[in-house]
Amino acid sequence: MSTIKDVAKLAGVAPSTVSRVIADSPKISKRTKERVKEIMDELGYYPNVHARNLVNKETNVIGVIMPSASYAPFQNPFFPEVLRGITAQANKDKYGLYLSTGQTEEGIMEEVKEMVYSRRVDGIILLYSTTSDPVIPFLLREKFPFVVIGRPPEDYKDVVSYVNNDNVKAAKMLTEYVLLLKHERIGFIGGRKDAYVTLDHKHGYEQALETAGIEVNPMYFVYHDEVFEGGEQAVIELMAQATPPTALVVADDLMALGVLRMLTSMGYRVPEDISVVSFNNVLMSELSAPPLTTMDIFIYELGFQAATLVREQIAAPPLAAQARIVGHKLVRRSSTSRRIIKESTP
Amino acid sequence: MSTIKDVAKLAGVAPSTVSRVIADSPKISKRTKERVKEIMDELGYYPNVHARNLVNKETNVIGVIMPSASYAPFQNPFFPEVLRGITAQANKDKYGLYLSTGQTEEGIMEEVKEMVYSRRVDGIILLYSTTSDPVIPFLLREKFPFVVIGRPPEDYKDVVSYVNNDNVKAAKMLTEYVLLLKHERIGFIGGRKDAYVTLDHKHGYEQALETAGIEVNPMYFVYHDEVFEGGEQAVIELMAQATPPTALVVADDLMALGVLRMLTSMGYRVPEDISVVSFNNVLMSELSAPPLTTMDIFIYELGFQAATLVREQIAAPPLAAQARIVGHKLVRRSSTSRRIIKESTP
DNA sequence: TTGTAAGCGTTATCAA
DNA sequence: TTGATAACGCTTACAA
Repeated sequence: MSTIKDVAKLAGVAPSTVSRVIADSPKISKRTKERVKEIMDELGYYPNVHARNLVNKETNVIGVIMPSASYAPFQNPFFPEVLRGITAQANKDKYGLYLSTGQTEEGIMEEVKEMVYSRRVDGIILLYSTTSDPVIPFLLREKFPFVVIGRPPEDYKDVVSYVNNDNVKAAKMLTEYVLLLKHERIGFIGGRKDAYVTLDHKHGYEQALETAGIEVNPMYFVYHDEVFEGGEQAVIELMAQATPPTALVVADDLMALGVLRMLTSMGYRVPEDISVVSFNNVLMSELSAPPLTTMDIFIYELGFQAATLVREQIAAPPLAAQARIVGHKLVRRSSTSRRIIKESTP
Repeated sequence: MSTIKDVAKLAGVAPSTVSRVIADSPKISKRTKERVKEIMDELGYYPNVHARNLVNKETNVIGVIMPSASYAPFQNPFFPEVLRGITAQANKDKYGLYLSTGQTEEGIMEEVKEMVYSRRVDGIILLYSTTSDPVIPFLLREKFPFVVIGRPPEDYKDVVSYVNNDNVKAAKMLTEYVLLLKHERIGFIGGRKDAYVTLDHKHGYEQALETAGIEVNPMYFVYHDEVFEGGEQAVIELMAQATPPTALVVADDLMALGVLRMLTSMGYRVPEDISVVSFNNVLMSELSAPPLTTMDIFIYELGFQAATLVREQIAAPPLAAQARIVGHKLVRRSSTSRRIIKESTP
């Protein structure tokens, strides 16, 4: 493994000159540049990143923090898809990606600390946002560049950069669509109760109902983790009631598949007996039976924008918090239909 | 940000002493250890990784190389699942994960070189294995610790460490299962033609047929990328024949969903008219209609073992190549049934 | 335009 | 048991 000194010696110049050639400094003559470069690939020289990072105090690496494996698990296609977006942008800018491996909330906090204090990364992308998470306050206190995907806690709204959808609006629209199909008893199956996205969904759902002049019925809310089983559970709880909903707004496609499955096993037909809508528009939502009507939230774009934003955070003088709102789009498929209003027996 | 010198000064000792405390050297008295440790967390001291990596010549980071985004895309739940396995093991050992972001084959090769030459990582896990890929020969030439998930090229079989399933056996078993259901015209839908796993599947399929005394019909092979659309395409090609297959062995669950979808749209019923089996047993295979009979290959375990192996490769004196074969298990669901033999009209 | 030398924050060797 | 000091490989004033 050759060092900058080897190159210098062979090229008959000083190490600093080689360094300047690497940096493509304009102060170096064309001739020497060429000679040095020749030697460099003759030797297959690559700069040692650690030496470099040590003096530069920057790493060109972005830390990506996954939610703890306990909730919102890797199963959910949401994560590969954001990662794909992040990756694409990072690659363009020659940034590397350092992935968190923590399995618990404490484990993750430790990792974040390590990333920050030991200067492992230049900036961080948080792939989740929950109400009580200690990571955001920490990063803020340290004035460390970071971006969260999702909505940050209200208190921090103006000081943290984030990329999000307008989940209130999206949920409102989704609910309104169901209302337009003449449904009135609409169940709401939320995700983790401490995730902001869940609060926002709920909010939008309520707004739509209120606007339509329909009373919000607390018996129609239920919260579960964003996994298949969560959907199954939710259905049991909601449909066991005396007057069960005729339509279901579900926080996540994966959950919705659970919902579908459970409904089917109970003998309900979708969409004839009951309509189902959900969020995310991941690949699977197209493949289910029936294909899901779902709200596309452009997950790839969320990742891509997040990566763009950290880069800006890293470059900029600190504290210029920015927000980016990614759009949403209703994808109509076959899990919804107009409510059949039964003739009242004469 | 405090350094080892700050700690030393405040504790009234030399930097080297602090360093020894960090390393928990037995030569340091209990008293000083305690005092130094106190100062350390008073200052919130964390060692600078780059300084450390620079002198230690090791990073405690594992590089993870994804296949180029062009084929075998992130869509496929295979990747999150291996990653989950890798993550779990890496986390236990306090190893970090550095993710490749390359989108093209050349881009990836560049990244690998950079990881190796600039000493960014201690070892590498390759998440794919194709016939002509330049990465494996490169890593071998550099004597760099690495593990491939999948089967390495024949020539390197004894010199590279890998984790794999016995895909020949698995494919044979899967085909035999279909044969036992009395099918005789069995189509084979392979993945990328230059992936070893595809060759192995094909091989196992042929073995099963030969053993059963059934002629291998080249009209019944078809290869496509492991994506939904690949499955759809394949069905068109296979079913357009004069005597189409009555059962299909499909390389991947995701593809199989495409197969299912296309068959359904053509008016075939699965499994009544045609049986479908596939590989991987990813979550979706359980959720499809009908749920897929598929070969579980324990993807999480593949990742976990790969991480274990790189660690050993890193620790060991070079060149002690090891192989680890992970099991497989047939998961019977509802996409298969006994062939209905039509009475010949008298 | 180039070279010299100091410094980045650690660890390891050698003395004390 | 501890302290000085030289290295690790690079960048960047400052000099030439």
